[in-house]
Amino acid sequence: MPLKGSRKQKKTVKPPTLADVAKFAGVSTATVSRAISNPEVLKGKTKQRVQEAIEKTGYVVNEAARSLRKNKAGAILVMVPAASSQFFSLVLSGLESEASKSDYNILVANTGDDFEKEKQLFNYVKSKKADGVLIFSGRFPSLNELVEDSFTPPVVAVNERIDKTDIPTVAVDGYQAAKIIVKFLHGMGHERIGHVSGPSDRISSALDRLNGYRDGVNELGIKSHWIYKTEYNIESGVSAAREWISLTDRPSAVFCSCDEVAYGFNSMLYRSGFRVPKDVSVVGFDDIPLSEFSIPSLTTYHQPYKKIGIQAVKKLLQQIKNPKEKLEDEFIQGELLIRESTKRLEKLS
Amino acid sequence: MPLKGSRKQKKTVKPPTLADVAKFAGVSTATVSRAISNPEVLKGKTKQRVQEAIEKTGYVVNEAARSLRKNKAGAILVMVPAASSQFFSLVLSGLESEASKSDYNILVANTGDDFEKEKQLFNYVKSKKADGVLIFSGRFPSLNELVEDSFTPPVVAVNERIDKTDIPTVAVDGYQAAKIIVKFLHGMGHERIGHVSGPSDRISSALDRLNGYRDGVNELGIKSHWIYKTEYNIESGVSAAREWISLTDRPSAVFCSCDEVAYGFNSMLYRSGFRVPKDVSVVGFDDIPLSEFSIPSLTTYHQPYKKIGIQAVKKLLQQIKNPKEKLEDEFIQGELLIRESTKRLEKLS
DNA sequence: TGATCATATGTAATCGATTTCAAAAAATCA
DNA sequence: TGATTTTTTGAAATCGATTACATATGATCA
Repeated sequence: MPLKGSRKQKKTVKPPTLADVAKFAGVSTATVSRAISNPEVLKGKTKQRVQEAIEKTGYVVNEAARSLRKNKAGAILVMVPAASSQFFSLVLSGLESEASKSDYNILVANTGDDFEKEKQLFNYVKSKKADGVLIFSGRFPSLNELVEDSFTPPVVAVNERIDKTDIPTVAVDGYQAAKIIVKFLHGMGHERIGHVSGPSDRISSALDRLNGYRDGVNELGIKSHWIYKTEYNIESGVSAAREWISLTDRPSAVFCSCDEVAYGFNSMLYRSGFRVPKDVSVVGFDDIPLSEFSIPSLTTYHQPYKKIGIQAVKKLLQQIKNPKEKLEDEFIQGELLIRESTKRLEKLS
Repeated sequence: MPLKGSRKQKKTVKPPTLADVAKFAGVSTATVSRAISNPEVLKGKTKQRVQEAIEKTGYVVNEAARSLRKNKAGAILVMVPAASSQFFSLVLSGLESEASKSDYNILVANTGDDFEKEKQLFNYVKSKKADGVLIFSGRFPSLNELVEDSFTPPVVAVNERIDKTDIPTVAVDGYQAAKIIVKFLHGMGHERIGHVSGPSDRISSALDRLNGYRDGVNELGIKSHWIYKTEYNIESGVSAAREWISLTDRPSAVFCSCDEVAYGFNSMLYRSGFRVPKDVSVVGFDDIPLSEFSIPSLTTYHQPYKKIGIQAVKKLLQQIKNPKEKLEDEFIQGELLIRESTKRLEKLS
């Protein structure tokens, strides 16, 4: 690393260009360009000179120019819906680390759950701001419509399926997970199992978990006891708890569609004098970091968020590299983590 | 909006360029360019024709070309440290909404708390990937060094101060907030007040809160009782609790440097048989959404994260527009929210 | 050593939008 | 109406890196 003082600063205000470096080194711009993108092709002498010139001039490539010439943005657009639970930011760190390995940047844009905005964001690829898109929202049917349009950029859906399209998904299998949860609760002696569902009419993950719950209880020969359909957020858990309290025949166990909902649920119950898991067992979904430490700690289905992020980026980059290839969905293995918010139901209590 | 079927799709695979639109409309590229950036200057007839040509061809501007020509990236880089607490993602949504109003994108990059990486990320501005940088890490002294370098892009620090530089900060005043917290606890009858501090040797916000705590207790004439220095995360709260438990002369109130720490602290205490606030009052900092709903709900100092994000972007855009201007720090008003995790200390219990 | 081939380097076109400058058209005024 | 000013429009240069193609240099072999 050169000493700062020794750096010969150009007098011009404008930063040095390839041409400046070339002149400095006494070579052509082509040579400098090659020196940067293919350092190994250069012979000792020239390589040395160019390397030195780059350092002396403090040259940094102009990505706009490169992007224009190579017809490649070097960025991935991440479309985030309005209701960004903590889960998104957890996946994000996986995304970023994986993308940066391949010199891709992460561009974040809120869709605000607005279809027009989503559509508009697809233009980011057309306009060369991004080479591909990661969608965190499984909203349907609107997204299907989107794909009917003539132009379809490389897209991977994260956590959500987008049916009737070729868009591959990277996600935990929520259907199977829900079944596992139901079976676990049943195994703990619970016969009356309720479900606080997400917006299953719009979001695929919510629908999957709901279906898994339904089929799960059916397979066990017990019937679906209580279903409360709502959103993926804390307040929804609170209102679910209000309804639970008002029931005459309350379920002894409740599967909440995400951890946030479970926290709202537990909170309202607690403040109304009920105790988890004494009065009701509660299961969440996601395993946000706090869930291990909450009071009571939350039994929940762990989604390996980092891994989801990594695999999503890998798949997207693969699709960017080879747009023709049809990629398969990828299910990431999750895990039910049993903690304090669930307990065995004593018979004849 | 034109019907999809009616859209005359070019046979060429390549997307239409300005020149294509110009040819289609029978005008020059200059006219089309103006039609896009300055729609009002066009006369009725021409405007109509160009507008139509744009729609018919499905033209979308190539941002790489525009960026190159205008010497402007249209993006803001957000540098996030490794330990990304939930607080970051909360601020992010404010950032994004404000930036998109001015047609700026948000580029997210993890620094991994690595100084070399941070330095390298400054090159994003040199390389025209971004027009300015938001720093979420107040690490010092390394960042001071950074600025000594010849090239300093527009930068705004969020939540943190970067001393001895001209980098303006947008943050809640942690020093005053800590004092307010200490005074509140004292007003509740607590004389033995402890503090679980963040990494005050590296992070300015942690140092501010620590200093506020120290000065706060001094001004009240009680002495600093217990200081446990650690990181901004849940695990740190857990280990702080272990130490608290081991103390012979335990503080009756503890001010934790962030909500996550408070949760780790409360969790470990709970699992060791202690009860909050019966055995100890706990205060957090940040007010993440869960804090209102946790058990017990957390008394904490609310940081208006959305507003912080908005103001940070405003300030950065101002600096991008006018790099010479020296901007002042901006303190955002926070608020102590009193909830269940604190209680009045009964005298002579 | 000279012929042949491989490698290194240079020249110049190219990516697509913006913008300066000049020319043409329209509007204004005497 | 003709002269002058104002507004529209177009031609062409420009931003900076990459790369196809051409040329120069060096290596290899008979």
